[in-house]
Amino acid sequence: MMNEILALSEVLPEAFYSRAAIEVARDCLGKILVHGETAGRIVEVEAYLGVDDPAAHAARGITPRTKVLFGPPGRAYVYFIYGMHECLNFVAEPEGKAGCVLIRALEPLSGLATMRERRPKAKGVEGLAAGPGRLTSALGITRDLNGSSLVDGPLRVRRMQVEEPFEVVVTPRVGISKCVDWPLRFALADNRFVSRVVVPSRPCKSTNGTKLKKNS
DNA sequence: CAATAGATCATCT
DNA sequence: GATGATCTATTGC
Repeated sequence: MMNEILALSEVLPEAFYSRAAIEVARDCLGKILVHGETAGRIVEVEAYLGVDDPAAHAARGITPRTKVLFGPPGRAYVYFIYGMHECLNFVAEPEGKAGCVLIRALEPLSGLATMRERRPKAKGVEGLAAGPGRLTSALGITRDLNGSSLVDGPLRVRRMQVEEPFEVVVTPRVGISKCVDWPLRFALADNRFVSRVVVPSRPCKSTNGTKLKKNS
């Protein structure tokens, strides 16, 4: 499986990442993330826009943690959260300007047995990498990779020569407390590997008084 | 099903 | 000292 992926794809160049974060985010869908023997297709992402995005880590300026975000594009930004999980981002925008793409879910393609060993409690193939903390665990991605190159390094992103067509849905981002309405989350429509958290119910109620239905 | 609690620590105030 | 780009198990209806 992995051999076929490598043979029928190419590594994305740094120029791919040196664009507006929102463009990079959208274009990351359908690409292949490879780490060691494990690989998955990116099916859900979020854009974080930099200093003008209060929900982004970069909004607080350059700190020891966020300096990677202000560096050259095409690097991994991996941070530790909730005392338990690591989250993977791709650094976007030209050097000097912050912006990144949070990878939220993968469709497992290769190294499924290894992913299962790392996440023995996951339900089905769907549960292996659907969620930002889950996919880093499944692929063995840790803070060691923070700042590493996605072009040269151990973690790489590839583009299949022939890509399956798909439709994209746009929603607000998940798990944040600021800018909760900004439509910066992108996912493949009707994809079973997308993390289940979807459109939050609106603060308003429908006319019959019932809550708006959340997506399945 | 939905809602809640607990885990657990790096980061910034 | 509080918060957080989360996940899982448990409780409740």
